[in-house]
Amino acid sequence: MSPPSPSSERQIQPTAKPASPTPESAAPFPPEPASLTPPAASSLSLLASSPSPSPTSPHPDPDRAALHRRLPESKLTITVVDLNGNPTQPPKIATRECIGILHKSFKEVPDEEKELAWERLKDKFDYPPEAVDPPLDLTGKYPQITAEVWTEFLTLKKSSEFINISNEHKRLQARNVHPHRLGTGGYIGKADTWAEEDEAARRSGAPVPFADLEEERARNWARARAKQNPDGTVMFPNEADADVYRQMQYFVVSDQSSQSEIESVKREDDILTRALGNPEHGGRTRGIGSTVPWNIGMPKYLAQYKKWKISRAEKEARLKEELRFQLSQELTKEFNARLTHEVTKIRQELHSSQAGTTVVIHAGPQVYVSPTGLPSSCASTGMDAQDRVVPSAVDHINEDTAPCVLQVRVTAKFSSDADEGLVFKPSKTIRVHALEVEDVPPNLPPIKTIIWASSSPSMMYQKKDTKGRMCWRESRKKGLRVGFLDPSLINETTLKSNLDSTIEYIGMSLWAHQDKEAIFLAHNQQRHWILICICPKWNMVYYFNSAILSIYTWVPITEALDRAWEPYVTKGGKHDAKRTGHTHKLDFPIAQQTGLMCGFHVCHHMSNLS
DNA sequence: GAACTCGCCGTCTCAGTGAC
DNA sequence: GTCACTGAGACGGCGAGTTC
Repeated sequence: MSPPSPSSERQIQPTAKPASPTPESAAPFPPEPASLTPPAASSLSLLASSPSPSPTSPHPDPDRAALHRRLPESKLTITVVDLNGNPTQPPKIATRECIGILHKSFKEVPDEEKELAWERLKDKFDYPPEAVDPPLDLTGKYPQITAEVWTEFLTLKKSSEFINISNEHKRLQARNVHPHRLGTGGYIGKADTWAEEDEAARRSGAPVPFADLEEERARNWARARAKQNPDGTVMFPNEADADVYRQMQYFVVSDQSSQSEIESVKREDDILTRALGNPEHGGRTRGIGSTVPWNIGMPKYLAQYKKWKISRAEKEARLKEELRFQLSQELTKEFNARLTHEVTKIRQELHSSQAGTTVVIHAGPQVYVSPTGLPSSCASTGMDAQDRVVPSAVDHINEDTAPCVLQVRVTAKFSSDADEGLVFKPSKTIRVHALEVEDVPPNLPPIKTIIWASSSPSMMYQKKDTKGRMCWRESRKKGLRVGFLDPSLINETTLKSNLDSTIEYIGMSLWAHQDKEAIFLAHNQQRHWILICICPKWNMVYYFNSAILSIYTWVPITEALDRAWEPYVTKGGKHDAKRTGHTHKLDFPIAQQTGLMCGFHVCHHMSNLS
């Protein structure tokens, strides 16, 4: 600790000691090439003194010459320090041999390596006590501090009591894993800047940062910790902050979907509070300002400012919510019973009307799966001949086909038909191909091998499901030259556990759909859905990834497509013969996903492209 | 006396600033 | 442009003060 001094340097009484060579003098570090720029020297740990400039130094500039001096073999004594307490006599040298040469800057040097370097330097130099804690010069920047006060201050700061308190606060501070990036202005100081950025984004049509968070303080909190990329997108350098943001997105969606008519009056129900997981600090409002009390920072909960005043209102609200939940449970139970009864009745009628055909549909989880595990719904071509305006994929299938049904599990105990069609490579076993439309408990018999991500909405869920299926049917009936790959046969799981069959399936599907303008694959990896669009005649594969954050790689599916492509071309499949191989376009430039809506974006892209 | 608010403490981080 | 320094706010826990 060295207070400022107006003098440029201070003379230290020499305390000469005989040189005492140490084992470190024969340092194991290799000599550094003279042409390399040394790492930035920003502290005493890199700068030290030597008795005199080397007479053989090639540099007329003493500072530059210093950079080429080696760590002294004998112990030296500091006699003069500058106003910052750094030694100036003997002249400084750079002990680069203490730090590895591979670091681009001193900031990158690990603390352990710095500590080792400092220990080595301390063995080589003597620092008189006054150089470490020099006396205060009163005529400097802080004339109001007397020497006596300064000495007492140092004593206080070095006391065991203060050190204990300091360590305790360090421990507390370590619990804060969400450091902000606000600077000296805080949230209040950033308000105008963020408002201007929002306005500029709206004018330019660019996505407004964190527009999916309507709550001001939740949005501010996220914004204070995000970093803007050169392309205008935002990212969280701290993964813990990203987790909180995702949690808030989830709360926004779940709160909306709960369709609660009674808005909570509990301050603890705020999405930022819930996402952070720790209680609010009295007298301040996170995301608004550390000096802004709750009654101002959270006006939504103003009625709870003096909590005892609304205790009755809160009790009533809680009671209403409880009654509403119980009523909802009873209605749901009654509705499910009636629905099951009606569905069973309809299916029995359907079953009797289809008696004698080759297809038998089972209600409930009892579902047959294609025994080959190979092509399914993508190869199904059930449209009527008069509807066909372009050649169909089935034209490329020279083998026998058989009817099949694409079945979708709607709830845990109820499956429904999504579509009917034909499948090639028939067997005597009845084929029913299936998709899940919602998260499936792990103990249910699987319709197919696909496992939906728990944090990601299913690709074909409710309205999205309708859209996706309409897209599929429409493209087939109108001949929009779009083919599909079955996501239940190509996914993260099959690429790991059944790679050869998956590649074989891709190859067969490429062949079957080679006349198409595009072949769609809704692909799931790392709990995230993207649309992969294969254009055989252009040798191109486009990856429509809606995620704003670039945290995904698509190596497994990319490699599988590569392996399937070569035999497809060898076999004579349609492609651009002028180009070798095919290209993966991974840099989808219009990533606009907010929340957990990747499934929606996949369907949206399908709809637009088809 | 219980429930709650507010201010203090020290640490941490980083935007802003000025020197080079 | 880089670097070091400065200063301000955010933050967690605690305890004094306030309100009911």
